[in-house]
Amino acid sequence: MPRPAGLRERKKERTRQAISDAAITLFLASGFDAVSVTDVAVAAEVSRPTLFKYFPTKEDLVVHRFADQEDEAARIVRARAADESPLDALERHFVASLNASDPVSGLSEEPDVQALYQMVLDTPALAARLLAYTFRGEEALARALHETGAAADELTARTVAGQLIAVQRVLATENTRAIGEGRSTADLLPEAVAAAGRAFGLLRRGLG
Amino acid sequence: MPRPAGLRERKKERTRQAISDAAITLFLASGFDAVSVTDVAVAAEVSRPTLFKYFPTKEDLVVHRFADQEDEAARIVRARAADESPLDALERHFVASLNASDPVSGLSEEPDVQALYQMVLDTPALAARLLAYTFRGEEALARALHETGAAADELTARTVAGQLIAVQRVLATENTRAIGEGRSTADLLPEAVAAAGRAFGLLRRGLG
DNA sequence: CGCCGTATATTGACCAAGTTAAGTTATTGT
DNA sequence: ACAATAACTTAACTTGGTCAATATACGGCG
Repeated sequence: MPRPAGLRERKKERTRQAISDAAITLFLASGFDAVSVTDVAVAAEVSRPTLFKYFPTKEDLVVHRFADQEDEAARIVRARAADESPLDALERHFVASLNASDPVSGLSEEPDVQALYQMVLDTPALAARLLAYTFRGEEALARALHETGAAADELTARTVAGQLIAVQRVLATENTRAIGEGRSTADLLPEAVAAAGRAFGLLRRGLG
Repeated sequence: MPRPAGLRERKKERTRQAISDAAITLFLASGFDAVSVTDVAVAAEVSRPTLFKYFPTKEDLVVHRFADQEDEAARIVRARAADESPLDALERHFVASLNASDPVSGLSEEPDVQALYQMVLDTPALAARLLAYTFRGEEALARALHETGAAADELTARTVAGQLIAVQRVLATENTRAIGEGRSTADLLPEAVAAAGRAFGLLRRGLG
């Protein structure tokens, strides 16, 4: 992509950032439900309709930060080496993001990120949106499994995708929960890695 | 529970039913988004606040019909014979509901039920609510697995529950999709049963 | 440089989902 | 029969989200 930049583009980007920042700040300070989008618009020095042009719903003010996580699993599977199974690739990647304290893994250093995740989990509307995101991620993974020939038919692809995403979601949620109880990431890391090993092992060997 | 019935209780039940019926009828006729709750209240001959006392959100007017599905998996696991694994119990129950054309399985005879499911799947707000329901069902199943001693620790319980619910959800969704394409239940039953066998087999033997 | 077409922002009005308060009617238990 | 209580209605309010009309500022071009 070339970047002639363009003043207009830069302004749009700055406006978008200003809205997002104002929103996150206010939400973290007072809670998602206690802040109206009008409050956010005022704080960002933008009119309400403009705000809604950048973020179609109030929830998007928060969850747009998770947008790239949506097709992460699908990308990993498509980018894997020819001799690696999807399960192995996803496990490797999950453990790697654990070690890197990537927010997706539920572990994260920055307190703001932790607080944000915490808020998402305690706010039903946000949790629902996140769930919808993971669901779309599941569909993307199913397509990736099918198109890379890792799953014979579509139904198998969807089944496997459902299981893989479920396991990752459970692991990440568990980590976020533990962080929310005050555990430090350094403290948590070893057992999180062990838990991931057990969970992926279960997936590999089956429940029988 | 004794039931002296009570006129008040009966009236409440009738009112609730009237609201629900009016809602479903209008929604099926014109679509969920095209009908306002005011329309529903008028049709049910009830005031708006009363309607909201019975059904806290517009979506509940539809999804309350799926309320009992929420803890179905957990109930099956708790009620299973001592020598039966949760996986076996759930597979048996799923195949049974397939044969019975139970709506939960995605197969269903009555065109109204089919149309309702179809509407839920095509309406984002409703699909999101249904997803939230299945998620709560997953948590209930995790508790059941843990409390009946079928899973060593909580994390394993959650992981297994996630996989089990994911598979059932994929199978049911697939059936609903096929029904939506005009297939008859009788026509679909054999392959639905076969698909369930494959999916549960995958769960049993693992992805490795 | 100055002008014009076009993005983008603003204002103000509007609709629909929920909520709340105050007052009314109907059921229940005594 | 009567008081306590549960449910219903009316009317007004808040908030999320949309729309149409108008204003402003960027970008290309002569």
